[in-house]
Amino acid sequence: MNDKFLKPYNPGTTEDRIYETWEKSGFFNPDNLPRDQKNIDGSSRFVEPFSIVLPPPNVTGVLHMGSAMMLAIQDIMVRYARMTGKKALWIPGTDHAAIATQSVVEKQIKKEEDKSRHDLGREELLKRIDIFAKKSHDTIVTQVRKMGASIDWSREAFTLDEKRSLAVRTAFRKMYEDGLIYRGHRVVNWDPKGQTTISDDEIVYEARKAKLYTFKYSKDIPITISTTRPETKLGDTAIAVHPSDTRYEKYIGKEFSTTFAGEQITLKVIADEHVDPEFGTGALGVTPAHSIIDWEMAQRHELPLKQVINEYGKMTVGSLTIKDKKTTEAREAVVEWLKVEGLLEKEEEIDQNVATAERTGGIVEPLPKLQWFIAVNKKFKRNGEEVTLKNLMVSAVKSSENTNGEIAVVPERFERVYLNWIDNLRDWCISRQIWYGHRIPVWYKTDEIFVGVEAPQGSGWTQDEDTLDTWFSSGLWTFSTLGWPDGTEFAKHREFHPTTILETGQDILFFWVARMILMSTYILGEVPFKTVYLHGLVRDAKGQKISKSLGNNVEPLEMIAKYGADAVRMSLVVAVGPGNDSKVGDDKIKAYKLFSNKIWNATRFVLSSIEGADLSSKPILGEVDQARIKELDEAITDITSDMNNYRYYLAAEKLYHYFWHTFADKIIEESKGAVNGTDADARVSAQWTLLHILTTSIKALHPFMPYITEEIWAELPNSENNEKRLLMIEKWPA
RNA sequence: GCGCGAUUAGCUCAGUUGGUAGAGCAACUCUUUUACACAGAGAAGGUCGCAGGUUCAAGUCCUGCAUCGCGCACCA
Repeated sequence: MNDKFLKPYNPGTTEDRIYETWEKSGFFNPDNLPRDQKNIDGSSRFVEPFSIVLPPPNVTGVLHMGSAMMLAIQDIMVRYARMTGKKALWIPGTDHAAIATQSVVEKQIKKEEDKSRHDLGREELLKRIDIFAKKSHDTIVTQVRKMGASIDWSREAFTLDEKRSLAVRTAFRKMYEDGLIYRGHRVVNWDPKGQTTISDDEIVYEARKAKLYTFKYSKDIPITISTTRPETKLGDTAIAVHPSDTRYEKYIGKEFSTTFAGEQITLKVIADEHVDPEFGTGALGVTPAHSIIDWEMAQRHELPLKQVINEYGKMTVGSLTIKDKKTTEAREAVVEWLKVEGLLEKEEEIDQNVATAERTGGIVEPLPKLQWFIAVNKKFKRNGEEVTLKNLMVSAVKSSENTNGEIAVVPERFERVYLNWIDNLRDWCISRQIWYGHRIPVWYKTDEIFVGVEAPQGSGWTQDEDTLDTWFSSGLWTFSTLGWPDGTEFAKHREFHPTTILETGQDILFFWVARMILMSTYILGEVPFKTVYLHGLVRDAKGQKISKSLGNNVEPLEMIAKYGADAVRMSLVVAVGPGNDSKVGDDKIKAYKLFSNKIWNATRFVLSSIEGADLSSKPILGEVDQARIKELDEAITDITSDMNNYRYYLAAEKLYHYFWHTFADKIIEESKGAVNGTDADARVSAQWTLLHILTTSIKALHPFMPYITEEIWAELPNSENNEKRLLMIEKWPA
């Protein structure tokens, strides 16, 4: 027995060494997996492809426990696939995360140097962000390694590198040529704090109390309306009522003009189905420039659009107390004016959802702007048939209504969430007024426009100033990481797409999963992955959401240093079903450190019990040992079935339970007599059984606890294979 | 308004296809020349949110309700 078993297991000194051994073996890269072995069914090992992409972490900082869980689950998937003989590929990468990263760096510069992005200029800011992103990247990569991820570093990608940039420009041009990308003047979500547009999905609604004001525009206008934003009423161009509302029937089609808070306004009374006669007075002031809903109504009724708020959230019109004031101040001023004029009829408090920008927290101001969009409802030809992007996104996913869908969602309940989201999907605004990201591949010259993969020839062309929504590049991830659009490169990797599985957080189902389905089905005509496995949120020990403001971050590296990566992995996996939130704290991680210790000591006992024994061939087993082997086989069959059905949380728990409470507590204890006894047959039977159960358990535990199992594997007398192979490519016990 | 999830031992949670409840932590008793005290043995602790229903049998399936949480829509 190796002396190292005389000391307690020390993950700190073992894990880095083992990781290095794995990396040197080259087996993280599927091209290097040995082909000389056969699977149990006789087929060649490492032929059938298995592929998965790492959801690229944002280069905004460091990994948190959520990322640690993601790495643990994915590494379990990959290691299991490899052990069951799959040609397993796991592609790493990072995400430039456009707005998120730029705002982090901008804040930092503001704090340290009191400078804005405009003080620095585009080029200098980008240089600073690159330095920051590089540093974050290096930290993240170290963390991914520490977790034991068996990932192919030779294929690492970045959403903003040269290859991915080519993919983005190629995809953009294709969509533009198909008429699916267009530039349009529409009311969009404007974030005054970040000074950029954002998509509908980047809005976070916050429940707040708001005042609902009920008033008349003037004494001469007979219709009373209600609003929480009186200051926007300076931009009203219509009053809308429900077509069947008899109270207002007589006014429909009429026009009223008045001076409202210093601004001349003209209001046409229109009838629109969208108006809820039950709300307020049943009449609605239509502000086409400052409400997406109103803008849509204005389109239907050909109403003029009048902007009264600018990009900085300040009023552009109105009397002296209103013009150039922030909307909140202007609101008070307008209310004051209404009171003075005797027009205010009612003031009441109501619950309201305020739209805020996900990244900056700024209150979203709908503004009319010229932006780039992806048309999700526009028909285009696909294999002779007319389809829309929405159609493609719906038909890709398996559901009760669409059993032909190729993508299975785990857990199933998210199928409906996904379909519900698509139902409500509007055209996707993809242009951003920030500097960090893929510059929109469009060039302008007087009246000409050029959309291309490379800049146009000739002088006088100016490229669009805007960048693309970060999710545009992430949407291409499953195939941009496999070489697309380089034909030769992509052909080499063709077997890996569609990828086998996508494992990611349920919170980015819309942001990312949906966009990947859109891009892959549109560009390649195939799904990006066959299965989506969604995990939930990792919360702190008290169940609170982990956030910077609460300061309750559980640092993965700290936990790894304290208890070992294997223990951290187990604590994040056991009893955490797909899609469910989980809690993490010291206690749970510590429990699996104790488990590591148990495995280590049981190994020590087995190795010392078999010293000197010849176990090269299977002896005749006693009845009790036969029963033990049968029990082991049943446990493995059960666990294998859990593995095949994505029930890692159960498989891990069962392995833990079997090893500790069946193998260690019962089998080892009960075998002590036979091992130390005088009956040679009984002794060798017990010895062989102990070693067999230990060996099998170590294999089955490997995907979950790769470090300690690999370390022990090297010391096991292995009759199956005399050349010492790494456990990571051993056969899964079946 | 539409939808989803949760409700099981003091705490945190498992319980895959229905067969009279399990784990970790905490607390209790005993055990230290024992592979492991980072341990073992044992005992204790639950009318599985409430009310109905289906069934020989329900934590598990169905209906309704309650509380908490979440998503989407609305948000004049």
